[in-house]
Amino acid sequence: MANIPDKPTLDGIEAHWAAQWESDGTYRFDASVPREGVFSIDTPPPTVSGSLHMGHVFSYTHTDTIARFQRMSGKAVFYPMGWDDNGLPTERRVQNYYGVRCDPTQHYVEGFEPPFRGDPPKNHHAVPISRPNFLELCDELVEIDEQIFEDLFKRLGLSVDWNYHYATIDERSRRASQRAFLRNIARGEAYSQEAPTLWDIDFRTAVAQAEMEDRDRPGAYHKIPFARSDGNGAIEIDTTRPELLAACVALVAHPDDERYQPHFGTTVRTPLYGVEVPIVAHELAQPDKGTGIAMICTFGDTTDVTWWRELNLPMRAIVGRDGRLLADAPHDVDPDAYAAIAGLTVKQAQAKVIEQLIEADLLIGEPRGIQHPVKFYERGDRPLEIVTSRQWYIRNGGRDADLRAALVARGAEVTWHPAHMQHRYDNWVEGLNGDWLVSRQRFFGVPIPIWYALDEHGEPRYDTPLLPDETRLPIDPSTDVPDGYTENQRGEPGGFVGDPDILDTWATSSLTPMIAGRWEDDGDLFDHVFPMDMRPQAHDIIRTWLFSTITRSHHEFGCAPWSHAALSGWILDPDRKKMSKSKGNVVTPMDLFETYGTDAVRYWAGSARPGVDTAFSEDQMKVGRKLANKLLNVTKFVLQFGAPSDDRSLNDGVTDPIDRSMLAKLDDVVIEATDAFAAFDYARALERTEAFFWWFCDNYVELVKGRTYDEARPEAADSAKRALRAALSTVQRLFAPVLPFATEEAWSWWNDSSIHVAPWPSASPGVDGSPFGDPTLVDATIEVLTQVRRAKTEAKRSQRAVVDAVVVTAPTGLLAALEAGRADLLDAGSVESLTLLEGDALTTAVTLADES
RNA sequence: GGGCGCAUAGCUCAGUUGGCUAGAGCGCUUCCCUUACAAGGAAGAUGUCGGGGGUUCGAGUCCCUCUGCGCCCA
Repeated sequence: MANIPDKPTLDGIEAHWAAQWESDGTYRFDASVPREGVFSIDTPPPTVSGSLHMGHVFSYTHTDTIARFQRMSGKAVFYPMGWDDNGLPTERRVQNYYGVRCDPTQHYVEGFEPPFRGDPPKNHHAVPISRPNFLELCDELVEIDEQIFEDLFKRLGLSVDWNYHYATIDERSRRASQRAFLRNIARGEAYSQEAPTLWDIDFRTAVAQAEMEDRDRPGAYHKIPFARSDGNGAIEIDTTRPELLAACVALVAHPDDERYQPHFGTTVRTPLYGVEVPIVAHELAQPDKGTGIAMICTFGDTTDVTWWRELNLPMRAIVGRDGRLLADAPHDVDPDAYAAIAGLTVKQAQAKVIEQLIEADLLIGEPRGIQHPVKFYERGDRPLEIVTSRQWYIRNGGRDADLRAALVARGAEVTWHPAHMQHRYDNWVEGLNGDWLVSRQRFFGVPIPIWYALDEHGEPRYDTPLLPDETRLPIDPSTDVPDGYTENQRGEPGGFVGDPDILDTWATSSLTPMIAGRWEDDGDLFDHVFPMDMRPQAHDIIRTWLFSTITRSHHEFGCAPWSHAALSGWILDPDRKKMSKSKGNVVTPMDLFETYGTDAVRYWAGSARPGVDTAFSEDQMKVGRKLANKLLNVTKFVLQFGAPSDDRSLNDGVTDPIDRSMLAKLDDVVIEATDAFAAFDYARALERTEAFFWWFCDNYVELVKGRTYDEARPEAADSAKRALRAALSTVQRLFAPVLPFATEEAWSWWNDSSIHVAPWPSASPGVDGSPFGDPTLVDATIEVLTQVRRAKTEAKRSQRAVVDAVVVTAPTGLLAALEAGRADLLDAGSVESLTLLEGDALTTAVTLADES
């Protein structure tokens, strides 16, 4: 073909081909293909308010290689992109960008103009705006952010069909999220309840189990005596939270603990407050901790909640939602004693209580410092408190063994890559101890689509929520009005009130297969893509995104949402620390794209085994660049000979045994690469292809190069040219998923349509191995060639140096193979004379010509 | 404390049903401007496959155990 450049280059090919693919619609999903012909991907929606980092590049490249393989294999690939803009990070970003804050009590203002668009002055006071207005600004900002991300992902070469993008706060997502939630309510899978709830006192919101983490913090055991009610001495307990003495409702020890068995059923009095509390038994009490007997408070930690619930203990809550102790003393607690700590922060209260204990001589010994795990909201800075509040929950098996087992079984329907990741899922599900809390006391998110009727006193009637008809969705109960009411009844006795909360961000992103598939909005599409084939994601969010998606799919459809889950590893910096902004060791992807070329960066990602944490390595990118460069150059070499003059089949046209042996090797590689890709192991496919490719360039091409130029032997030259073209076509396609730009560039020199819609190579048909015969036949000749090269190197001579004679001894079985390679060897090694002798082992004696 | 994973050349890692004389790339040393490629090519050196025990004709690979590192969950 005419359009082979004189000097092939990787520079600038990304922009050219990205634009070409877009205008050609190369990656467009064909929605008319029936489900069995579709490969659908439940893409992770990145948080757009962040920036694209190497972790994204890494895992999205993995997914893209699979998508490209499936597409070339003939599947209609549904590969949408989503943006996760629903949640706290965006809430903050919108506030800072526009100088507003969300105030759900405000009324919607038509055509609202924010005070700023970007960089409000520091002394600006945020303007309170209604939730719908806030959402409008979110949509606006998200669009700007999305564009930046879209450009970066296109530069990365993701073969996404951008016509199917979504955002987790867009109208379709809100509708899907509210619809799914209302159906959960209708089927009894969601419910609201007044219950102890993990609470972040800074964010002022409830926190779910999955968002909680343990952090080691220093604490101290304080030994405190509880006087026995019968006057016979005292029971000593150790506690790290003396400030909760007023909230104490019982003491607890292990039922087998002989020290306390005599006391079960008796009562003691709390120090300072004089409340009579029982001594109870429970297996969760730890005999080896402190004195072996603990006080139960409402609530110091989640174990307290378990005890409180299982032992039917009374409630004496003292911590408020602002992290301060409540103004009023709880039931049975002496108000005068309590007054000393009322209104204090938890920390201040602790100091005060300790002071009081010391004064009353009720602190035994010195506090003993310890390190112990304390529960935090993963985004929070202060320990979680447990407060009682009304919240919405979705059943996830945390309180129901049957459901838990069913969800474990759903997980088993999914094929995990790598397989061991399934253990993480099983462990998480089996370790749940409560239902999924989905209501959040935030503003930016999908509103809980519910109102409550107010009784004649203006109190909400939580037992009979007012639910909207699905046709009205999405709604915002802060501005929309329930059927049968008018806006002026809002907040009035006998009227109604909207639920002020929003749904947890995972409650919406757990529906990404439904959102991307346009569930109930475009039923036809949904039927063509769901359940999806592949869920790619990082392993750290198995407990959240992966689990919640399975849960919702189980409730709504009674099936697993996908057949395969592909878990990618972390990116580590070269010192094997996790890369993060705070450590300042983050490299921006765009710089790397510019320096090494996108394919080189993709090569680095594609070299990492699935699920394995991988060190960031620019060295690996250099290798990738070398590879892509080599591919262009060898393509140029092969294509210079032009197409063969007739269209004989490969089997008929490739007559030389050396060439046939190479093609037989390639057949093996095609089989291995195909199997590996089909099993989501892009890295193995790449490795096999790459190993063959370097062998092909360094050995096979060098060996037959002379023959291709040999006009005296047209038939032999023709065989080599045909073999070279066939191998090149296959190799380009094998590399296409990982190196989409370089392969497209090289492919375009001799093809009219994109390599990315070209058929995936298949091994030549053969009943007993490859029809091209023995893949190892060529190896003996290569081995001799290597020996010739070694002789020249050791003599410090040029590889062009003439060899007078080569004498090879070889076992009988190899002589025919060596004979087949004789002419090529003479050419490639500049050898004058080759003598083949029968012998035990392969040996080579090389006699160089004199230097002239 | 429970679960999972990792440990192979200076570095990063392959090594799939046990058959290896243990490989690749980077780095290192030497040589070569050879008409696809000097952002290249040829060749070379380098390992008690974390320790110990076991199964086997044979173990980097399977089993047990110990050590160290990492992640997840309590």
